[in-house]
Amino acid sequence: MPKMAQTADNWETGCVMAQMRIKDIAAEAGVSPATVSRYLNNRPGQMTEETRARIAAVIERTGYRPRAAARNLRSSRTNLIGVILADIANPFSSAMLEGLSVSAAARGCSLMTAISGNDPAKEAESLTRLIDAGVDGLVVNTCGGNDEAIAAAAGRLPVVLLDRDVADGGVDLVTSNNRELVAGLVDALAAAGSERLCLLTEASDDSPVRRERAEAFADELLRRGLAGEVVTLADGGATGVGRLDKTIRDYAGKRLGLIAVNGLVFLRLTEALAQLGPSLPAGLKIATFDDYPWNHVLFGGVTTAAQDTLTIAERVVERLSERIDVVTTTVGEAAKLAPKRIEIPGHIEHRASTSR
Amino acid sequence: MPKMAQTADNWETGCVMAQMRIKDIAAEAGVSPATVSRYLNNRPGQMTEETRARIAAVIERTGYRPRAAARNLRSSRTNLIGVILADIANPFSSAMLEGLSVSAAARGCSLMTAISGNDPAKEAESLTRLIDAGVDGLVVNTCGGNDEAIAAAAGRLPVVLLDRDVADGGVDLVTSNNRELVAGLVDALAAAGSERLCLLTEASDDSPVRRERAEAFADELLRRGLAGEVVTLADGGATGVGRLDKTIRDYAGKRLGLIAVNGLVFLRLTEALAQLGPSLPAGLKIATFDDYPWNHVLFGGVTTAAQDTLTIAERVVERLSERIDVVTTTVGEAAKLAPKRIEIPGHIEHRASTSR
DNA sequence: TCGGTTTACGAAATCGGTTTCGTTTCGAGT
DNA sequence: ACTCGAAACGAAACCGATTTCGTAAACCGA
Repeated sequence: MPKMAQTADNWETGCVMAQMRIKDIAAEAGVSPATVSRYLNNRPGQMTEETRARIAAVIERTGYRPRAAARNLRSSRTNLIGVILADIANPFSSAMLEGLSVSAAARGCSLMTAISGNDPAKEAESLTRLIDAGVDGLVVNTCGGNDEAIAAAAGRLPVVLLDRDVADGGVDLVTSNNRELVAGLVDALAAAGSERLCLLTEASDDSPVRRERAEAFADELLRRGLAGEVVTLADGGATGVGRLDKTIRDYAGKRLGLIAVNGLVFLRLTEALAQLGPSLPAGLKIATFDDYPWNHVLFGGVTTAAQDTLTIAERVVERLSERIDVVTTTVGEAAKLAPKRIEIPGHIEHRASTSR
Repeated sequence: MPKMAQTADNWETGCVMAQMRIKDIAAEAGVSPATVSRYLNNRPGQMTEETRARIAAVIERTGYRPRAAARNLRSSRTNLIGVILADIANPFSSAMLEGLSVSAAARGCSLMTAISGNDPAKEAESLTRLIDAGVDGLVVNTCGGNDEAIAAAAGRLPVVLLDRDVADGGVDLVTSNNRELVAGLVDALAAAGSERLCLLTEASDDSPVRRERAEAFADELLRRGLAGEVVTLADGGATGVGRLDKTIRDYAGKRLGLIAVNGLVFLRLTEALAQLGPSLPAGLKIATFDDYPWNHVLFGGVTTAAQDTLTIAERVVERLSERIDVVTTTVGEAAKLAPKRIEIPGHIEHRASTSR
């Protein structure tokens, strides 16, 4: 005989069905709450197939859902992954968010997101906010300036860095193989006949990623004996564009190849070039990082170093899960995982902008 | 004299400082846990300025942070807002996420995000996942196909729809003033001399937003006595583009004006036009919805109906907070808020593509 | 058939806050 | 001085699950 839940509002009129508690389910199934809990978490201590079926039936019929807060309190696990993104306007970030969302869901976790907007203060605030909320682990795409705080956080709970490293390196990092991607773009430009290469960067962007790409670019030029330089655009439209015009004019006559260090720089480059004419100046070849939708369209297609965002996301979540499992399994003294740097190979999309 | 927390690991060697509990703080401050709790939530039942200071000092010194799970369990509030986005690749969504993040943070809430990727099944799954996680309220940018489930959810907890409505309308909605934006774009094209207007849509997109814009477009043509039609592109590149070419050829000689119903359609339009030549066919004018970064660049700037994403986000969170407050304050029987439809005015960015 | 080991399950403690309710203290009014 | 109401605070119940520990039943080989 079905027993009413203690909290059921069952006046004859108000048929607001009860929020069931685990003990209500247990009572209806004729077992103890402990057994229902075991069922819910399908624990090693098995139960009779018959008991299992009876519990399943009751849960099915009542539509019972365990309250997460109670579960979290006792088990001190939330199945929540905190994500801090520096700049969600960047399509890399949105792609990453989608990837993380999928990978996390596959492991039964949800995402708590915070967006720093490239503001270190907000990033720091997000850090404590998410930790206070009790996330099991943290994915951080840092904007810089919080290296100590992040390292400290990594000491208290699992943290995996996304794309951007922190100074002292004691934290897991998943990133693209930037050096090889740079080489790939240089390849493409060289093959298209460029004699002189420029890597376009932005003054405001001092991220480790930019630095890594710039270094790789310089190394690559050296290795091949090519001429070229890193051109840093000033911030905010006009000045920067002026600087770019000058660069292009300086090299007029030479076969120039340009690499935009990221998608935003590429847009500014496009703007600048638009002032020179609707199509590319003769002999000018272009390539860029970050595979944005407009890359297919501008200049009839821009050769692009595309990052494998889905795989990056998957590996981030995988690594984070490893750490979370370790934390919840071991006593936490000896079993520290050594920090790990994971590089996910991207690939070059060859398009019209580097055809001969 | 400071008293050790019960859970402190204080062997002489392992100086892992304790996770403090509220009772530890209470003990150190010489008050009861209840008082500390009152302090933490600055409750109406005031306390002596002196007590307050003593508690504050202890908390400050120990760096105590209350465990969210425990708080959630007892108070059955989580300060979490669930967000379901249909398509994060859409810059409208990312802008919205940032706005929501800011507005929520201003109210002390964090965001739990789920991404449906325009898949109704995943949307439904996200719905239950977020509700099970105990969010206080839900922001849904639905991809359609779950109208009943969403309405049901809205019956159980506060829900505000973002940009896209559900069928039976009993749920709060915040959206842009699409009709006026359509009128604005038609204005711009007409002023640029277009005699014949097309609204370009996609077959796969059957969202209420598309329908609203299409209806407004038809109405607007009627009202002004302009000729034109809604052109639905087939899905997947080639066919759709062919259809578009045909449209353009059909109208050759007439002064044609095109409106892309959203940013993705605009990109496909751009692709198609690129096959015709690097610059716009003579007399062809273009306008689009959604203010994406590339809009500044393509065709030297495309006239755009820009939505006020920040305000939309702010109003969504505001409305959701109202509902959450009502739920937690009242007994929940009589005090139902009537569903509300909130329109946030966007504006038209006039750019080169509709100059004469 | 009998000791010994699993296996299935229940009773009760527990997680760490919040909330209710009651008691004491304090100050104002007469 | 005495009463009364409000303010300040403490004791203990409580939120709803998980987890530990203990026990009875089932199984099993000798």
